[in-house]
Amino acid sequence: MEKKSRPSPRGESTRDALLDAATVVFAREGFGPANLREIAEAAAANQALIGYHFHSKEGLYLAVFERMIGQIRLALSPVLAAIDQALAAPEVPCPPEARTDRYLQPLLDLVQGILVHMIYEHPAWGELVLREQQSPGAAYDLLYAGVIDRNHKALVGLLRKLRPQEDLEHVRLLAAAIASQALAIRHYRVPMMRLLQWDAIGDRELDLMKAQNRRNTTLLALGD
Amino acid sequence: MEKKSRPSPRGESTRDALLDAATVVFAREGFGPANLREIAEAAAANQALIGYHFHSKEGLYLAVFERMIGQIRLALSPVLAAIDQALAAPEVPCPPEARTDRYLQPLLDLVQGILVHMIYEHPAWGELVLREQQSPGAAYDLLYAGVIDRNHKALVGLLRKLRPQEDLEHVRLLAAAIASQALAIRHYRVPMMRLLQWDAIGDRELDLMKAQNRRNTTLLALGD
DNA sequence: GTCTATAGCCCGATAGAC
DNA sequence: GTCTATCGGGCTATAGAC
Repeated sequence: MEKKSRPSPRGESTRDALLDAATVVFAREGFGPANLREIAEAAAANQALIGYHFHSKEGLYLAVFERMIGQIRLALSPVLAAIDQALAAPEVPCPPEARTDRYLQPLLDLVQGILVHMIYEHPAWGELVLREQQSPGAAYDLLYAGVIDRNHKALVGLLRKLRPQEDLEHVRLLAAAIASQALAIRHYRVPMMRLLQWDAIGDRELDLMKAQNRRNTTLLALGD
Repeated sequence: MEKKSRPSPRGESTRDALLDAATVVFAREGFGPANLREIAEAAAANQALIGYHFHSKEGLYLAVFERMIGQIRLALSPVLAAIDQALAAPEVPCPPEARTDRYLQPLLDLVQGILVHMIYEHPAWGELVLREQQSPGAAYDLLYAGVIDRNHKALVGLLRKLRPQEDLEHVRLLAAAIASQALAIRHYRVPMMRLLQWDAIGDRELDLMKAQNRRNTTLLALGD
């Protein structure tokens, strides 16, 4: 995406350190309140280097999203490829149970992949995405074109196979409900932790949420 | 909650105008980026009056939440009272269908009441709540104690009746899923509108979302 | 209660030496 | 590429007249 004329190792590592620090600070504070001095300090770099590498605060913010989008695409690419393959396979007439096996499992893999990888293993990514979703700017266009659109299309494709009689608008509505449910683990994290009296989300809690999400997704996808 | 020694009508209306303007601006920009000059201008009031009435930017922010919480409580109070009544009624042994009628309908009323009143009719409230949920501060404690806790308890109470065999933790997880689904109409609004190629959310779109939410909530509440 | 005016601070951007 | 130093703008908070 960038890779100009082979930058020196020193500059590359400073650049990465700044991106790492900016990811955390932008995720925690949001774009406006985030402080470039704090980001530079967290990266053990000089504040003026942000201007050198990214031109401006907004340039840094966009670079954070560009890198994140590349990493998310990489992480989701196997499960999206499996879905494309399942959808491209010739239409064999088959009983409903076989259809369910064939299309429900990839859907669950995708949803749980988003849930675990993006939301649990990289909490900062979830924060960035949610904030940008709430007040979309230029970064959101990159995000939508780079990952959300692909995920939506995969979800809709699978759901059309699972509910062939339903019209497209209702299938899309259902896809949105299922996607938003996978993100709920992050956007409803705070009230959920209070309700459940959880102090932290560890392995036990993650397993409970995964099981709940699996049940809910299955119900939503197959229910009449 | 306040109502000191009967303030003059002039001060009261300025105060309200500032609160109205602040609600909109804080909702749109978030706390940090919100600008007191802009709020004062939108309220057709002098900027120094914010200091006089609310002491500081944070004082204004908290006052916005206090007022909003009072209004939400008022709006939800009939449906919460109906739920309390249903839950307090003596346990008559009855067939599962009767049980469902009795407890599912109030649950749907609550969820749809939140969805329509809070999220659709008062979009600014939804924004404020979502932002505060993402990075909770003092305002979130007020919000949780004033409205979210009550709603959670009502949801959990109804779901325990609907699934008496389930243990408390799973019921709470389910309550969180149902609540987060009602909020999805706002937190997933942007990607959903892109997926559905909607330009705006009018009556037709609201009806579709209400029907979808009704179906999803029923499935989640009753599904095995 | 309302207004004007401004103090005082923080922040992003950048000039210029190395 | 990296650093120091600083400029200039925008912000909240407030002093003080009415």
